[in-house]
Amino acid sequence: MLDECKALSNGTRLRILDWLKDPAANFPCDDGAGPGVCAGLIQHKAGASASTVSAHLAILQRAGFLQATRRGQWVYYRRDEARIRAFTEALQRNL
Amino acid sequence: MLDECKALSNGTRLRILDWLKDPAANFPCDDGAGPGVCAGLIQHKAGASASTVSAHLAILQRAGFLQATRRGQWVYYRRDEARIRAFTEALQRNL
DNA sequence: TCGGTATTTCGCTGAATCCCGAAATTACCC
DNA sequence: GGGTAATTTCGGGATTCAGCGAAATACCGA
Repeated sequence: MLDECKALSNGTRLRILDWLKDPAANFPCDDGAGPGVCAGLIQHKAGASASTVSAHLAILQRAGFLQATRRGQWVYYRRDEARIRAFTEALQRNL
Repeated sequence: MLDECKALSNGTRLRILDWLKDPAANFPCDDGAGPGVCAGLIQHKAGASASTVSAHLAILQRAGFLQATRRGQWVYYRRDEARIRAFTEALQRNL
């Protein structure tokens, strides 16, 4: 609960989660059918350095909100909808 | 959204919100019928200094999770259930 | 008005977080 | 193997957060 809330207490991370709700709309190079959006596209859209965005993605992944898939040199990120829903429902029950 | 998540990203603050769900059980001196739990009881239970807990309570209040009522020298805090529910529902829709 | 209690504000220190560039890692291609 | 691209890890400096004690504020009762 605490780690999840910490992961959400940053504007850039909230924005990343929002963008990934609709990859095709937010990342024109992505057709939405693949295993997610590659880190470079997210980094570019966030307008921060690669290392900074990589850290944000790692925090979101550790919190369970994102899943990562390595495919060749690229790492694709996508939302873990099941765990996101599980979190919001737990919050509704326990908060 | 961001401010609310920041308010929840601290263990002491989460604990305070939880205690206030059942004042009679967590604060024996409180009969649960009054306008909330006075700051001193929360401070004692949290085991931190008065100034620290006062800051936590202010953050929770600014985020909309708590309401405060001054009665004489005491300030009573209670959960704002409507706004807490509004937040969890917004999170479920938008996260 | 004075003294006492409850709470908040102020000033400060140490810890955590954020952000960056450089270096390391991983994987592709020739 | 050497060169290149994508990503992560490392080491740092800046900002924010958490905590405290002391001082200030608010209120009551004698």
